[in-house]
Amino acid sequence: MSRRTEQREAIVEALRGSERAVTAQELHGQLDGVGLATVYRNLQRLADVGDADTLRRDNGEIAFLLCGGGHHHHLSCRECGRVEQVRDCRLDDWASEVAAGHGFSQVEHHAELVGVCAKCARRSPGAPARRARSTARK
Amino acid sequence: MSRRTEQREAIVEALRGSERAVTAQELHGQLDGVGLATVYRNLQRLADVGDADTLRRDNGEIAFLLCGGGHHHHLSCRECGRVEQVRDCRLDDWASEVAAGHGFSQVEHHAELVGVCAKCARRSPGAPARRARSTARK
DNA sequence: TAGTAGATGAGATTGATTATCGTTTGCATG
DNA sequence: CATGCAAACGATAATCAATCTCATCTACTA
Repeated sequence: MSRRTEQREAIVEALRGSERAVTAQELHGQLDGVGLATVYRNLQRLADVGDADTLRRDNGEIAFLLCGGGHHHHLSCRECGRVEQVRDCRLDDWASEVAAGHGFSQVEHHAELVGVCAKCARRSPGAPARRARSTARK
Repeated sequence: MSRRTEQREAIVEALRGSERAVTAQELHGQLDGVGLATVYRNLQRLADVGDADTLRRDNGEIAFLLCGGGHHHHLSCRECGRVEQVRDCRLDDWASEVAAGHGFSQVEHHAELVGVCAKCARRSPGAPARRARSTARK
């Protein structure tokens, strides 16, 4: 139910070699000889299987990132886009309390951390924190 | 630099009367005599000014919601879509620590809580928690 | 080596969001 | 109240990521 093809391997390899989340369009652009539809299909499959996470960019594009299983969050650099997994999660109690306080049950939470990585901080010291746009714009 | 038009008021009024987040398409559908472009423009403006928050649905659509200022998160019902603001936020310490541990600075965090509201829990008791799709699909 | 279900690629299609542009209209001024 | 004009509108064309189609290819298995 799942074959080994060179296109699929090229895609996984590219993901593995990237420390940023990448979109299907980007992969299709840098890989050669792999159809766009194939890239989309495989990324979707990786996400369904749980081998990849998805991040929604401000403009709506979906970027993919290989990841291990289990509950985790992401910490990404707003300058270079590097993304790191965060396994340290202490939000359950907070989430449960808040939910209970509002009469909600079966809570689930998602969190994203955005900052500036050490490397970028070194490069542009006094960079003012960029104001996050509430909504995307092309 | 900002005029009072009946279209704009109709839009804000509709948002005010909804306890769910709504999309531009939805508003355009239920309001009558308000052009689609106008709905988009006004929602965008509300978001830019900070009077509205945006929620990205699984399929990529952007839903808007009136909201007060200040840092807050959202708790939404996965059954009916009702959204409530959550001002109780204790994630700063966690965020800072995690960031520091990864060499990041100037952290900012975003969190979303999803659960089942009291009303819906009453309506469908044993409803199994719906599996969240890792990525959207049309 | 043949058979077959899983994969792929090129191109058409969808659907939300944006941009364009000529027309309207809120509102301040004389 | 008449006039000027920039802000707003509406209809519709343009974008663009993501999907779907379907004919063709190919990794596996018997």
